[in-house]
Amino acid sequence: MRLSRYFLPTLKEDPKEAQIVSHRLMLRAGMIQQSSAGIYSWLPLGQRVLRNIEQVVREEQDRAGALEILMPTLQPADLWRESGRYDDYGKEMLRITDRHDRQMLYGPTNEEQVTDIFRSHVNSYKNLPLNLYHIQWKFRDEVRPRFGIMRGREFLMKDAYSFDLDFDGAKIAYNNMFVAYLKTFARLGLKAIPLRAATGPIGGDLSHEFIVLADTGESEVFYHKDLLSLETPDQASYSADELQAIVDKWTGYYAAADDMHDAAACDVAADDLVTRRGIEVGHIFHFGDKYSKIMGATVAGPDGKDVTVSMGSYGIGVSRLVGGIIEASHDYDGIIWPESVAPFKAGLINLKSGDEPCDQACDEFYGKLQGAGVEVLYDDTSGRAGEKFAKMDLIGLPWQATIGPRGVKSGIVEIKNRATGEKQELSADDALQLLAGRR
RNA sequence: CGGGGCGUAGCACAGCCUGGUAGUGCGCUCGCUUUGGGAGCGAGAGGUCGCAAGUUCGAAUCUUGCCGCCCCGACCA
Repeated sequence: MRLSRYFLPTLKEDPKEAQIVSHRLMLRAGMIQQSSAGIYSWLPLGQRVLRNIEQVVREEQDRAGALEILMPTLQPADLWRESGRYDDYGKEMLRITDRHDRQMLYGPTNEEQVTDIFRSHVNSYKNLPLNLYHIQWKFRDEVRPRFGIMRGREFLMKDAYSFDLDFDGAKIAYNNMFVAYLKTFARLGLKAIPLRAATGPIGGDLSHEFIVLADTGESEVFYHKDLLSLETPDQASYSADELQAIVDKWTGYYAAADDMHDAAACDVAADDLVTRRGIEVGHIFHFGDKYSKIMGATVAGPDGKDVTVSMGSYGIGVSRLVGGIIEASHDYDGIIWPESVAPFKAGLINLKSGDEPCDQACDEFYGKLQGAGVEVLYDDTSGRAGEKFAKMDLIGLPWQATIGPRGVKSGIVEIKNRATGEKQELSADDALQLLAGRR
């Protein structure tokens, strides 16, 4: 993509409404634009990142055996009356009346909707286990939206729902998602740690939240320092016993958020206990028959009798992750994207556009990168070198390739790694190999 | 929802106290000079000063009401 043809409205100064670093950088990098409190438009650069994160989440859900569906944003109030949550949910739920005076709501979550789908079509234990997920916009009318995209009212969330015949099956489904989450966050370049969580209004017995460590996190977390050195599971699939072993290992260390932390009950030695702040990016629940019972989601068991299914739900805040990743990965100059979610893999800077040999060398290298399938943002504008570097640093592409008059003669391309700051001078061919990931 | 703050050009702000034809920097457009880490000179474009009512000969400025946004707290799958 040529920058001269792109839409990247960057800012040199910090917008005053943005107090935390991810919000500031997202606005300055031209990723989002606020529409109203807690509601944002996603501009091209932001949309690319959002899509990349969504794709990683999707791939890991698919690998875990969950099936992607897509449920609507607007739901009928009647479904929520069945579960009793239409009255319970409170003002956070945005209620809407259509032209026929039917009461609708903009979904804050989809337990009722998915349970309705399940009960309409699944009748036999032979169809279990089943895990359905979707990646869809949610709306929660927060009293106080803040921190940009991190605590918005409208947000993109992956939510999966598992259906099993009994608790043992549900436990496997739960462990399966637990492990999928470890893999997902690792692929996103994040150190995420699972915490035992309060089950809250959603009810249920088993619940963990996954938090990313960042100084600007909303909650304080306490954990055993060895948690961070655990290896992320990397096999494509695991048996039920293996899943249990992984979950046991990860939950075997002390880890709690401030609401669950009890200094008296915490037996971790002071030297081993780390206190930091964290951002919740995922939350998984086993809630058994809370919805299936009241909504009549049953299947015929092996003996022909109806069994109420055991359910769990598993959320990942996809849009929140955009902010979470920035909070966890930035420096003074701007964002530092992990390669897995970067909007482009590399930036190409023409140091002296308007200079014919330089333009030619850059255009040629750009063509080669495209030919090799490298997603590259080519700054072919007439801006000054310093501004180009600053802009590239701000938007945080993993690699920066620079070609200037000096390099044109010698055929040298300077390659900078955004994360390490390390620079190397390479021939165009070697640079191409590097950016194409072939060396 | 309690407390606090702010709405003036795309962004950051001054002007308001003490009413008199709308300013600065960055960004944007054009020209020239520049170009290896946020350039220089010159010329431009761009604002019903959040909205409404009131006071006044005259309101960005004073008064009242409303709307919007931000921050702290409470809240939070």
